[in-house]
Amino acid sequence: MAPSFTPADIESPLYQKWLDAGYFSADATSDKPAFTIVIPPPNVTGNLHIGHALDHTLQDILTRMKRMKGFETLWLPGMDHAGIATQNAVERQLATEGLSRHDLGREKFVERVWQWKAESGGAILGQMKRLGDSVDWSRERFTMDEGLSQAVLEIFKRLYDAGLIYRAERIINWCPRCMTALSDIEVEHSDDEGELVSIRYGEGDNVIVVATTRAETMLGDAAIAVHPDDDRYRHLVGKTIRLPLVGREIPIVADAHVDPEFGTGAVKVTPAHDPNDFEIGMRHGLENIVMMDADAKVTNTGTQFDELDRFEARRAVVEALRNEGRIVAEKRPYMHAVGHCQRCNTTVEPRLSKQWFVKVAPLAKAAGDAVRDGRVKIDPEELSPRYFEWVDNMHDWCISRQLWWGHRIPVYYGPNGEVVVCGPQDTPPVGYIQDEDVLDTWFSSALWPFSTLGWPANTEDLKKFYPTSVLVTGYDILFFWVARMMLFGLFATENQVPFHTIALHGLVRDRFGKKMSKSKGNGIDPIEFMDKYGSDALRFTLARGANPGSDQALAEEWVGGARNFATKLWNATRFALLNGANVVGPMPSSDSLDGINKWILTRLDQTVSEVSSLLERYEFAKACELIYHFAWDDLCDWYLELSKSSFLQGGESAKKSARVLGEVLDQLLRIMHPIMPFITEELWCNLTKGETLVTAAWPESNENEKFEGSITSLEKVQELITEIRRFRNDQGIKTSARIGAKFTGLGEAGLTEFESAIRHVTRIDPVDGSYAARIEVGKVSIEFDLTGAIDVVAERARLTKDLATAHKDLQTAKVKLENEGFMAKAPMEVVQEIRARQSETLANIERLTAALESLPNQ
RNA sequence: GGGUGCUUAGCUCAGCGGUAGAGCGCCUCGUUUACACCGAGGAUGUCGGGGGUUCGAACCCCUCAGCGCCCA
Repeated sequence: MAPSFTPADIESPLYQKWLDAGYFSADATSDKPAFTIVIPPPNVTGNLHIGHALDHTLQDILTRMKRMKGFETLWLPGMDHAGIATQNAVERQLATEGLSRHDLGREKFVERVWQWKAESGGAILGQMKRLGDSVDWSRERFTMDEGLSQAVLEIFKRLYDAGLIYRAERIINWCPRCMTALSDIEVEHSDDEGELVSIRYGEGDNVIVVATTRAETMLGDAAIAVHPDDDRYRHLVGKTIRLPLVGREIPIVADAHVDPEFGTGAVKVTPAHDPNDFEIGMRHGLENIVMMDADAKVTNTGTQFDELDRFEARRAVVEALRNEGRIVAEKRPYMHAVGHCQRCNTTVEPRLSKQWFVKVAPLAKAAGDAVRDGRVKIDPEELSPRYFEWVDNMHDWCISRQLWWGHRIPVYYGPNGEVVVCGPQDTPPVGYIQDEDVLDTWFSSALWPFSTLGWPANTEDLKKFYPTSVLVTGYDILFFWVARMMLFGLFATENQVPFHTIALHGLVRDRFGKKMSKSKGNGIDPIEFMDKYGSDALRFTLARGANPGSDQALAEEWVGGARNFATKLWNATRFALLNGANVVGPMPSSDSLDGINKWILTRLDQTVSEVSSLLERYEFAKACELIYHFAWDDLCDWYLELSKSSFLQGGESAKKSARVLGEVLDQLLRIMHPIMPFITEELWCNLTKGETLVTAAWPESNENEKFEGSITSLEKVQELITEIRRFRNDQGIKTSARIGAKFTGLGEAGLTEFESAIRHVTRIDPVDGSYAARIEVGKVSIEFDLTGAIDVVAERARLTKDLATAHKDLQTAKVKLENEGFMAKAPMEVVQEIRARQSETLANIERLTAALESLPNQ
């Protein structure tokens, strides 16, 4: 083995080895119980970002563990077609050639997108391999694939036939740059600077003042609305008022949805350009006056503002109103929420438009109930309210997009306005024309858990691997994607849930817990960290930070620290092999083992069973913590150090230790493998000469609390050693210097067998003779032969400090024991514990006092 | 405005009713059969403020203050 660990040397050959051996391929005909995860499909346009790295690491941990536990494991990879993003990317590419998609035409453009995908799409797939994802590549899926597209047609038809898909003219979110409708969740709101202008409508006594942040929309006003109980305006209701600049007479209507407290209590109503106004318009039979086209240019108003862009028009309209003396007040800047297109950040325009919608109420009810009745578990449970809040208040979902890249809506229109919806087997009647729009990408991602397994066909895969076991994803897409899979999954697969558990993790943030963003420049590139520290180090860092449902901070040094941990493990294994560690033959019989071996085996057993149960509960951070401490502290710092004397002596005891050490490493590497697959595979194959850890068995914990007492003994040994080291340190004795000391009381403390190990690690030789200093730990006392003076001042300081601590401890115990309430009401165990603590502390004080008194005065 | 979290060592976070923990950072010392990507030792907190419940509160309840996220 190389003296130091170089991740780059082992990672890609090992991944290739795993692929060649086909370890990741799932077998639908297997008798083993199934464990299934479908990957949250990344965008075909995307690269692996740090959030994916976290998400994939956690999924890989679960998948690899279950595989080792004997499950037929399927982790299914793939990507979605990212309608808007992909179309934008290809349009940008075309633009460099001076072309638009319209120059090519629909068919050629779509061909061009496929070409783009073949050439530059899916960069993330290679990056997943670097991370070590144990996905079944033979089942890789893409939302635009033939099979998945069939699934889209099938569900569309079923939903349509069930009356859950409809076409209607509604106010939708429109991106004037992407020139398409967006669903509610594709709009991001931010507080932006704008202006609030108050405009006086009408003349003389017939005057109403309204305030707006979108003054240009007044060109499309159809009414003024006031609250029916508002006395200020009661006399005006039913009358009309003249719309400035346009000259149209518009009615004044009473509507209970107007907030009389806000502003003047009167609002302008623009039904074709605002969702609330649209509702008011419906209730009062108002005309939908469209005054803006798809480019967000003013149109059809018959005013001088026609052809102006919406923002120019806003300024121009205000200016014109000012000239007429109609601006009553202007508030600038005025902060208010503005919606932006998620993909291009353009300000979204509410727009009256004929679109396709999913009627979500019945579907959402089922999706909520599946969680409420426990068929789907959200982990951590604290995040369920967010889920309920959303599914219980979901608006109808606008699913049509005015794009070319995506699943074209399978609706065909006849010459006389007939409408035919075609499922996968249907052929549209001759002469019918297909709807021009495509479906929202999330429409097909919502089918992912079953469309990827062959639905609607009842395939072997679907039977074996569906419903899936767990969905692992960030809480940030609980609404975007998870809830939609619930909606469609329950509808499509006879009320079966798409997954039994939703395990949510948080976001990766920068070292100060701040959100990463391009503008802050605090982004982290996982590839860069894998290059520098290895994939295992990145995985360990991310897993170690992954507390259920909560965000984690990440900094380069943390990854460096994980790399150090990997190196530590590498060196420990190297050292073990140097000393003959092996897994050959049976383990030494229990009664032939010394205390150190008994202890490490007991700790191993505890660690194995706790890590196993923590991982099953998605407690990745805690599992990593236990592994880290077992490997570094227990194994490297204590076991290996304490065993060195035995290995040096050689003979039978060294042989036994070598076998035990082999066992410990074997099992440790197994439970670490899901988290750090590369280095563990490399080390394990070296140690055991086995073929692979990927399919090796997960260690079983030995039920029996074996070696009762070994933990307590070792804790005493550790305390003793630490105290000796502290003494040496305080006395300024060099670490390498050997000194003499006599131990007494080891027998009484039951620690006789550890004497040589203790002496070895503390570099203390047995001597008889004069003793210059003594320390006592429990029942053991150690008398040092310092052949001359000790540093009395240092020693006095040390003892005084210990004594002060002891007095403080004693006081705490005393207060409790003298408290009648405590004695009467506290549980027995607690009282006894405090009593024990008190007597220990008393003995300790006695010893320390005696030691202090025995110091020569200076 | 509605919902939902968070506030514990310099930083990032565990702990969620019985003597305050980890990683990183910090200080001192250090080439001993692996490892300086290391070892040994050490320092560091009125657990956001105030009130209450309890024998006992970082932990439960109330309240105030700050920070965050989601949805309108």
